[in-house]
Amino acid sequence: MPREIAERGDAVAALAEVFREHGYSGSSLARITQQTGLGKGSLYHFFPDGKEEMAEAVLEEVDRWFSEHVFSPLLDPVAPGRGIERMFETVDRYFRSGERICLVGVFALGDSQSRFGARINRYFSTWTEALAAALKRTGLTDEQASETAEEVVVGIQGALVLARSRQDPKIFSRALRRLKRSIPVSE
Amino acid sequence: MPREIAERGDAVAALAEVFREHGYSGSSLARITQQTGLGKGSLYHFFPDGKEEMAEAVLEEVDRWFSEHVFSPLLDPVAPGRGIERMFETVDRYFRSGERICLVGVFALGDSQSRFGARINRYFSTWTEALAAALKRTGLTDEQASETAEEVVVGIQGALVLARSRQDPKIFSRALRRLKRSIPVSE
DNA sequence: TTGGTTGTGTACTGATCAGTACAGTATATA
DNA sequence: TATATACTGTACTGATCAGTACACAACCAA
Repeated sequence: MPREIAERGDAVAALAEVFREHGYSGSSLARITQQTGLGKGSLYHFFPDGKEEMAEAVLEEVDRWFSEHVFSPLLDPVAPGRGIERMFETVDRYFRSGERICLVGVFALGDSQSRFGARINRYFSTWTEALAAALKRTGLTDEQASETAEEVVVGIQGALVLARSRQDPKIFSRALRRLKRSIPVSE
Repeated sequence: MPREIAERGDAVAALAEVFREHGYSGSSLARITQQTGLGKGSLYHFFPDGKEEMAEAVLEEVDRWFSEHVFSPLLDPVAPGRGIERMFETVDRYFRSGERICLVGVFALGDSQSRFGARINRYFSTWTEALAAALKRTGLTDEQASETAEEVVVGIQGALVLARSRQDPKIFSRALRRLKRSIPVSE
């Protein structure tokens, strides 16, 4: 029983990398089995509904991870400034300083947008709203907070697109630096 | 003979919308024929090398369009400020105020990145460099100009990702407004 | 060791994939 | 009207697609 859980988790992590690299429709089952090392038997055992369930599981895991490591610190009522700082650090590490792209972004621009639209929407709105809440608690007005939060999330996504496009992770690092600077210092 | 050119041009325009909506691997030939109204016979007549040539033609057309309508005005030596202004107007119109996404961005995040990497890279570097050159001529230092240009292109791409993800074009309009404000006014 | 559950490899299915072949139609010039 | 070229519909190919069936292996508890 514990074995199942552990291995399904490993499968999800491996699947995430496949979908991240090739998108949803670019990830054929042949490619998935090859890149994850899992045979069809195992994959359909863990995900009886097939590819769509695999993608759902991956998105769910991304959601879960960001909730725990990014959104929760932002919603910490005592230290909003510290939560924002940690968000930048965590995001930088998660995207490997620009060498990795955002799986949710990949799904958003691909044809999978129609399939997973609700989840994609929720991911970005949760992020933006959590950041806006933190900013508001540092003393910004509602409008300033929402506007700045949107600017930051937009900037991160755009930087990932350009870093990938130009094969230059430094674009991401520079963007993070600019975005940090654009936030009124407090605490 | 004039007919050929006109119809191939129409084909490219129609193809662009298919690739934009569904990405490269999400655009099956069945979907392409259906959405463009062109049969396989016509498609392979215009694009003998198939789908890859269709995508190349579309990317080429995007390049050509941006060169003419965006990069050229930026490189106009007499009125850099006016060129930047026009860039924002043109970009806003081109992306239908956030209702449309960037085809090059779609290809950059999808599995087509490996296939069309060179062209994708060139598109974004040309844009960024043209904008940086214009900014420099408004009086910014080299570094300020490059940094600001990168910020703007990153912001536009990120805004398109988020507008699409959250199905809210206003995200794009707000981003454009912020980016315009971030540019030192001159002229 | 036995029995049940969990996990896996393999061989298959029908559908869809990109691409080809080619006969046939439209068109434009002469 | 004749004819060459541009264009298009259709029927086909073999490869690959997602998904299924199922026998078998690994494991764990009794």
